[in-house]
Amino acid sequence: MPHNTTEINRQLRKSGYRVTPQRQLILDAVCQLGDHVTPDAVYDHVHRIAPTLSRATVYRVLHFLTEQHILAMVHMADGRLAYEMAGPEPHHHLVCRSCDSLLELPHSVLLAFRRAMDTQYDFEVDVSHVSFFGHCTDCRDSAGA
Amino acid sequence: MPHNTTEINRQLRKSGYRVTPQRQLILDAVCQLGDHVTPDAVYDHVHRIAPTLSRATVYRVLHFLTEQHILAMVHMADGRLAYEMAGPEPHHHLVCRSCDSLLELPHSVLLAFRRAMDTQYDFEVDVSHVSFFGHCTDCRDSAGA
DNA sequence: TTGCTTGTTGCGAAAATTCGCAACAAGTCA
DNA sequence: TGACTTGTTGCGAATTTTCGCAACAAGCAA
Repeated sequence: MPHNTTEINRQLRKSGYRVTPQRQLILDAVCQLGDHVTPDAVYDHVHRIAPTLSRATVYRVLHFLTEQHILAMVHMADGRLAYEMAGPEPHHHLVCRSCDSLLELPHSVLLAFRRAMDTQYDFEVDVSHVSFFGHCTDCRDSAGA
Repeated sequence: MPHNTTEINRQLRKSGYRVTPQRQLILDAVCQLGDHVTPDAVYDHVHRIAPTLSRATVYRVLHFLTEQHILAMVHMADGRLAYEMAGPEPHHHLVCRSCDSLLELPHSVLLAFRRAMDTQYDFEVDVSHVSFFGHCTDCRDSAGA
């Protein structure tokens, strides 16, 4: 899933932010490392390439890229945070509390919900990424919840 | 919102867990401190009463009571965790990313969603507590999302 | 290309959270 | 009531995440 670097860079600069090698490295790392990447994994990866890149920068850049909707934050079952590329079409996760598996949920299923919140509560739900927790097919029988 | 101590204690013992003064103190603290209590606030509160009670215990007990469905975990807008009493009738939150306000959402609105996930994906969504992020009435105009 | 402005980074320290293990004590059973 | 079992706690250290600030460098303009 290669990201369109020049497009992203243009977008950042247009908003008055800077494109730094650190940001590019971290973005590449998330892109390569896959679907739900922890800050620590990102640090390991980029630190090998740029040993002076600090942990603080990793956290800051992950937050920053999430605010810019370039990355999306994923809540894992254990409560920790991970990140992944935020595609143009958002998708969502069903996270199994037993086996930690991730099921992807198409965006469409949330749109009705979003509309309902809008009309009933005048609240604009940000559905760029949502995680639901529970038990998947394989685990729902064994787990006595 | 006073909790039924004896009922909770009975429930814990029945499951083979112990009722310790630490656990009772921490539960009381969450109960008194209100709707979305941070671990730090709990620590401050109980530490005044029981100075030897450690931070580690606060975190452990909060996790534990959440697993027992006595407390509920709340995701705040900044990504941090807070806790609150888990009532028999679950409720949910619309969290405003701009002003941090919490809107309560009745349980009923999520039941249809839960049923849909069940039939379509054979996934049993745990709807004991769900938070949605976005922008509330007051902030949705000013925030240029 | 050169210099300025100011957004970013690196570093070290602080704060938040988790872990391991020995000491402790809640609940049980005689 | 008095021991025993084993779930819990406290402590200190490790890990994770955040913070403050001075040095740095990306992007802009001349």
